Amino acid sequence: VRTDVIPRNTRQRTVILETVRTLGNHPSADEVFEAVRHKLPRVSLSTVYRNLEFLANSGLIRKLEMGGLPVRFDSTVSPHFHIRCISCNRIDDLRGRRVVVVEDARDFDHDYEVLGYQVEFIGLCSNCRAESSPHHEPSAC
Amino acid sequence: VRTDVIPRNTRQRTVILETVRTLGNHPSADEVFEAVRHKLPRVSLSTVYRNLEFLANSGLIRKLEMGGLPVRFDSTVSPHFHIRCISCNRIDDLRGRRVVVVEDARDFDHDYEVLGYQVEFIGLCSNCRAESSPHHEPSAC
DNA sequence: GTAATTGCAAAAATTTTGCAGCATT
DNA sequence: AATGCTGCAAAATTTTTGCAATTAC
Repeated sequence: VRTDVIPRNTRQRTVILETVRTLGNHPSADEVFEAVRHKLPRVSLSTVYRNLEFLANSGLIRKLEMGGLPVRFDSTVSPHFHIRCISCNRIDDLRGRRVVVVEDARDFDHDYEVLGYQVEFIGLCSNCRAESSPHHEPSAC
Repeated sequence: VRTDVIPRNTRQRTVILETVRTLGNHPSADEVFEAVRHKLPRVSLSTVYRNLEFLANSGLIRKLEMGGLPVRFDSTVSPHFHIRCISCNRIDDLRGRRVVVVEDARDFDHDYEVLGYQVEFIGLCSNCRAESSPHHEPSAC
């Protein structure tokens, strides 16, 4: 990890950050790419990948690696949990009145130094619930 | 999802299941492939992928989709949590004296039908701890 | 001017698929 | 005999990388 690099504010970097913020809904690299293209038609996919990685490392966005899906990005960096629709893979923030608590694992019987945990909720979003039978069969949505 | 298929017990399927069980340590499809090759030199990678998927759907093994890694498989199907080494990506079962509890999210402010959740612990395994400096810099292991 | 960054093309890594032939039931 | 399954090759998907040209500082 290089720390001696002095980052530069390129137009691409700025637009990519803006795009993640305005898209809002946890876009993948490819979705960011398609959206950025409207403002910067000559942008390349690798530039998008490199900048999303850079912005995540800088703490300006958050990288979400959830259940076998392509990586997604979140413009909300403050701590919160996510819920994923089992049917359409839509991802939403989980902001609620009650706090999700995971008891820490420091006394568990293993030889790890525990640094943290990730929680991902699984559910059925309202769109998919409307389209699916009462038996909750998977549906396209 | 087809339900009218009558599965057959092929040598490949049997060996792939045995291999996941004897390998133990949450192997990826490729690791299973390499191990199965010793018994069945002409086996193909797609057969391994297809059977791992089949065995997971049948409930004989568990598919683990964790934090941006290639999919891994677990021969232990009873409920338990996992911990991943942040340095070497090793994955271990987390069997402990205390129970990990996640408060359910049914009262949260969202429009999902919550079906469940996944928890993944992050830590530093003993191998990597030994090799890393007291400041916990990432190390190859 | 220096060097961080880009666009492009090519490759890497993982997983899926079409299909003719094989093997289990 | 019927059809589920395999091996192979080819493709699809997502992400990374090498490099010459560009651009921010």
